[in-house]
Amino acid sequence: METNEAIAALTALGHSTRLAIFRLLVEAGPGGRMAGAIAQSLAVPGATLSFHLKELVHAGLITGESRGRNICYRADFNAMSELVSYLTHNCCAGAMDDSCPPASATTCGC
Amino acid sequence: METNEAIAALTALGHSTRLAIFRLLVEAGPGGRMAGAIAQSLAVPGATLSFHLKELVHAGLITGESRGRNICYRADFNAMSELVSYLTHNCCAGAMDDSCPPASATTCGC
DNA sequence: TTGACTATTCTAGTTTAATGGAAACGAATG
DNA sequence: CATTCGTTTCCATTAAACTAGAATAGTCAA
Repeated sequence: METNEAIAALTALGHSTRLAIFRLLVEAGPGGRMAGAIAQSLAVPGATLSFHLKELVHAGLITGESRGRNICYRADFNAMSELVSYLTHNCCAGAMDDSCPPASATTCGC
Repeated sequence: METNEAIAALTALGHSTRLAIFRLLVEAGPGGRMAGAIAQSLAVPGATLSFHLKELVHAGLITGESRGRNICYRADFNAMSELVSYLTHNCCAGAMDDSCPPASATTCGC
């Protein structure tokens, strides 16, 4: 993942409405959610939701697919894991030993 | 991790200068870096760097410790891993099977 | 084709964040 | 004490993002 992509993804997630949308779609899993259902769940006006959905799509964090007159949005789990690995890339200058907190951690976020 | 903390952390990282600072400190590991060294590495004016360092400290992503007239900044690896797990929390409504892309992934970002 | 429905784009007003020069601060040095 | 160095705070300017009403475009049902 390029730096610019990571910045776009992090900026997109650094907003309460968009983070709520993304988390909703992460919970929803591969089935996704219709735009209307998202608007209803989060009580966000349509125009505002559309703006934030576009931001998330542009950042590559979610995808939208037309289904008749609805649009089904899904979290892009691949992009999410790439973002996570970007943040920890080359941590502690690559020393994967006890001096590196993430490397010696017993729990895994995955 | 609370939602507000996650938003603060993601907003802080969603900026090129701050992401560069954070990645520099992640690479530096537990030893950290002096503020002056960061300014030199990234070619950022002192006032601008101080502004961004304060944002990162406020977001809980890094810590600063006085060392004489210098200040040593370090990445907070615990906060980083909490942020990562926040993003994937309850993904696919908790179904940790093949229908959940992160759960069935073979590679681990850690 | 008409009408109801869903979602997006347009648009404008409001709010918030970023930048960097200048000045101030605190700690170590002479 | 006075100086120097590293860092932060102050502040005004500039730029960007957020919000949501209204208008628009596409889709299906009858």
